[in-house]
Formats: sequence, structure tokens, C-alpha cells
Amino acid sequence: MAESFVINSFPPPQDHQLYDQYFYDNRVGNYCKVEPALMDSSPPRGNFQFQLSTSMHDHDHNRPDEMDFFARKIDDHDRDHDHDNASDGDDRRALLSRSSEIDFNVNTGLHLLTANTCSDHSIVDDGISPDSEDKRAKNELVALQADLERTNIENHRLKDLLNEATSNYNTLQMHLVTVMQQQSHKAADHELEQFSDLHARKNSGASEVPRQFINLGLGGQISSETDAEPSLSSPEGGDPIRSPVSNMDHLSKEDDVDQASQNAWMGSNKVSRLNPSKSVDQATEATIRKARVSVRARSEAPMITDGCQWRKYGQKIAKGNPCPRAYYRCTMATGCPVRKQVQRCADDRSILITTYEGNHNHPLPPAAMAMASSTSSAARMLLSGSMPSADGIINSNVLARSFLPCSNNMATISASAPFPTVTLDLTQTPNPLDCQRPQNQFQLPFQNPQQNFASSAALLPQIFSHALHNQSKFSGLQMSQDIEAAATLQFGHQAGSLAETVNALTADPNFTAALAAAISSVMGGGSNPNNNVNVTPITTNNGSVTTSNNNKNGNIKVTNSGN
DNA sequence: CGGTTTTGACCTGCGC
DNA sequence: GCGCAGGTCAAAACCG
Repeated sequence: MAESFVINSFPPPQDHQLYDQYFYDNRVGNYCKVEPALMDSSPPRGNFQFQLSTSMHDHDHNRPDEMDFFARKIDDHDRDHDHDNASDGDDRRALLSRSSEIDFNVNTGLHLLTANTCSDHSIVDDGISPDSEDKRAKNELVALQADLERTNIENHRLKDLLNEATSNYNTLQMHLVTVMQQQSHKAADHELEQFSDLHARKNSGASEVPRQFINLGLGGQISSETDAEPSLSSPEGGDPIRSPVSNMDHLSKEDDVDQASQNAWMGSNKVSRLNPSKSVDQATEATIRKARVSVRARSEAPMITDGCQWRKYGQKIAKGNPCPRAYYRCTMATGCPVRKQVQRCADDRSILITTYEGNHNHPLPPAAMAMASSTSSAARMLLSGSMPSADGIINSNVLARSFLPCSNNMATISASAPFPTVTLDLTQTPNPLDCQRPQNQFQLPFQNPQQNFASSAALLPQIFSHALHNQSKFSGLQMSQDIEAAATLQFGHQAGSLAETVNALTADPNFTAALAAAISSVMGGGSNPNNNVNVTPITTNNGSVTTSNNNKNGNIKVTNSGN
């Protein structure tokens, strides 16, 4: 233990009050505070008190040394004043040991040492001792001050930790969004390309079958690719705004993708006007329909909360509906092409119809991901089942019916011109007549959709996403000309008719099991007793495939408009 | 003061 | 070509 120490003054000069002065104690590596009692200018003989305050945290092991330290101080003091009966250091230490009052404030880490020494216990001179109450108050003040300082430091440290955690959370959130969308796109596009290639082979009479992909979704992207003309330039000739999310895939065709998206939003009229050289492709571009996803929900609010930030840019009274239609665009990122229309239903004004169009070019918060993913998947499903064929626009409703059971009024897919639209209806209560198969129903854990729209919407992306894994099977069902091809693709044999194909699909236990497993996994691995997952495809008389779904509070229905 | 909403004007596609 | 309807623009108003 180091014996050296530094002290401002000991004993203090007579003309100098060392109140609140500090000295550095090399032994503890910290500053010590000399209290007024120690600096009392009274003669050192007799009783005196001193107090030492440090900010040491682990000071217990220094106690003996402190005793020695103060004993030496007393010795020095006595020697300097040439006391006749000055005690030696051992005596002083003994006195200190007997009369010391050591207070360690464990909580604050402040070490307070109060030593009452007296050279002779019989001699008590209260006149030279400071008031004990003042001393106590001063000790408490010091302790509180140190505590406050320590608390401030702790607060600052916690703030830093919070900022760091927030930053990490945001980073992970961005990454999660990116990964989710990447996987979703890859799964869907893979099946689309697979089916498209097959479709092209079936139409081998044409040397070049235009392949056109249209992927749309709030969380996804609109993509368009035509083999004959894969490049679409922006009206201004500049690069469109790149999406950090949507560019994760389709790397080889991202230019086309983004251009198609931008052009779709800018309007084909502007493209043709500003870039007449592309007139050859205008007809092709005209076929790039803007798919939309419409969500019907009961709400008294002027707009449903979907997690995104919107700015209203217009309002119009549409024909046939006295309620004005409001136009919003996404303002979460500059240049985001996503827009939506909000309008109340003319028949039931408690129903709010929100129509989304376009795809975000920025990561979405989790709250927005729910709706964005659901609409994205719905639109993807729609468009994947409505690829051009010799028959023209293909109805996708059968596709929707195929995996959304008890389907009459939850999700309506319409590929009719001008824009293909899928409508997710969250306003309907289940029709018991639609679900007469208690053994073959899966139950969605929807709460009352009128009151818990967010929770319902949050489940939609998973439902649609899982359904995408099976959609190619049903995509084939959409097109009478492609039925056999689709069946061949999926089952490796030729299906003789639509009914046969449907029967083949619905009889496929693998499909049933896969769909049930998918839904089960979505619903929490099937462990939730509230989730009754039983799926059996139902073949309807119009050739559609349906799985049954029922829930007391919410349901999913997909209708076939019979196109 | 910056962002948002309002609202009339404007543009475009489409049907006749 | 004209009118209609849907959609968008942009200046003014509004708001926090």
C-alpha cells in the first residue's frame, strides 16, 4: 500500500478555511474530501473530529490503511505542535479503532468515513466539535450529490444503450423485410416462370411466345418482361428510383421491372407522349394492366390504418357513388409509387373500400407489412393466374377459390378490364351454408374483422404467401387451354378435362396435406387448440377448387365471377 | 414554416 | 370530334 499522499493542508493554516477542499489519496487513487470538522483551527490537542469522503466503491479493504493513514495524520499533527503527551501512531490507531465511525454507503459507492478521535476519553471538549447535526446533514448532502451524479451517469449510459438497441432493431427490421420480400418473390416468380415456359411450349406454333410477368403488390413490385422488348425506358430517360427491397431479386430485369412500375404510375399516356420512339411497345405496355388490391372493411374512420403514411392528393366524386373518392399516395419515401383510393361503399356507407395500387420502393414497418404483404400476395396470385393466353384475359377466381375455402365473399378476384383487382372482404360474416363440412374446415383465428381489422390483415399475408406455393397448380385451372399442361406440370400425366384435372388436384392427398400443413404452420404450428386446421379441397360444379374455411367471427371467401 | 388538405383545372382514355 | 369519367396536378388554404 502506498504510503505517499497529498493533502492540501494539514493542519490547515489558521487563516485559511479548507472547507470543501479535496486532497488526492494515492492509496485509493481518488480525491478525498476534507470536511470542516477536520479543518477546525482549534488546537489539536483534546478531542477533534474529522471526516473523510471519497468516491471509492470497493473501499472495505482499505479500512486498516485508512486507520493508519489518519493515525499518521494525527501523529504529524501532534509532532508539529510539539505535544508533550503526544501519542505514538499505534496509540492513535488504537484510538481510531475504538472510536471510529465508518459509514460505507454501499448503494452510492460513496465512502464516508467519520472518525471520532480523542487522545483521552476522559476529556471531552464539545466546544471544538462541530455540531453533529450539521455534520450528519453534510454527509447526507454529499451522499445525495454523489448519488445524483451517479444516477445521471447511469441515465446517460442507459440512453446510449437504448439508442444502440433502437438502431439495431431498425437494422434488423429492415433486413427482415428485405428477406421476407425476397423469399416471397422468388417463390412466386419461380412458379410463374415454370408455368409460363410450359405455356410457351404448348403454344409451340408461335416462334416466340410473349412472356409477360406482372407482379404487383404493396410489398412487392410490378414487373413486366417481354422477351421481344425487354427494355422499357423511363419517360425522362433517367433511372427510376431504385427500390432497396424490390431489387433484391429480378436483378437481371430490374430495369424493366422498375420502368414498368414507374410507367404504370406515370400513365401510359405520358410515356407515349414523351417517348414516341417506343410506340412499337405501346401495345405491349397497354397490356400491362395495373393490378389492384381492394380491401373492404367496416370502419367509421375516414381511412383504415395500414401502417403507411399517406398524403391526399385529390378527391373526386365518382359516378354512381355519392361518396367522394379520395386519392392518396405513399409518403414514406420520396418517389414511392404506391397510391390508394379510399371510398365508402354506396350501398353500405359503413364499409370503407381501400384500393391499393403499386409497390413500395422502400422497406416497410411491421405494421405496414401486414397489409402490404397481404395485398402483394393477393395481387401476385391474381396476376399469376391471369397471364395472357390465346383466350385473352384469364379469370383467376378459380385460383382464389382453390385455396380460400368457404369462398363466397371474402376475396373476390376479378381480372376484368381495365385493371385486374382482387378484393379482400373483411366485412362479411360467414355463411353457414357455405361451410357444411365440419370435418373439413380450417378455422382462421380472426377476431371480429369489423373491430380488429389489423389482426385480420396481419394474417392475410401468411395465408396468401403459403397459398402461393400451391398456386401454380391452380393457375393451370384458370385457363382451359392450359389445363392439360398444368396438370402435366404438376402431376406428370395428361388430364383429359377440366373436371378431371380438378378432381386430380383435389384428390391429391399431398396437396391437401401441404395446404393443411401450411395453414397449420401459419396458425401457430397447429398447437393452438383454438385453431382447427382441417382442409379438404372441394370440387364445385363449375370446376373450381375450394377448401373449406369457417370461423365464427371471420372467414375467407373467394368467388368465381364466372368469366 | 413546413407539411398536409382542399379544390378547381387539366389531362387522358374511351365510347359514341 | 365530342362528351364523359377517372385520375392527376398545383396553387391556395389550413394546421400544428
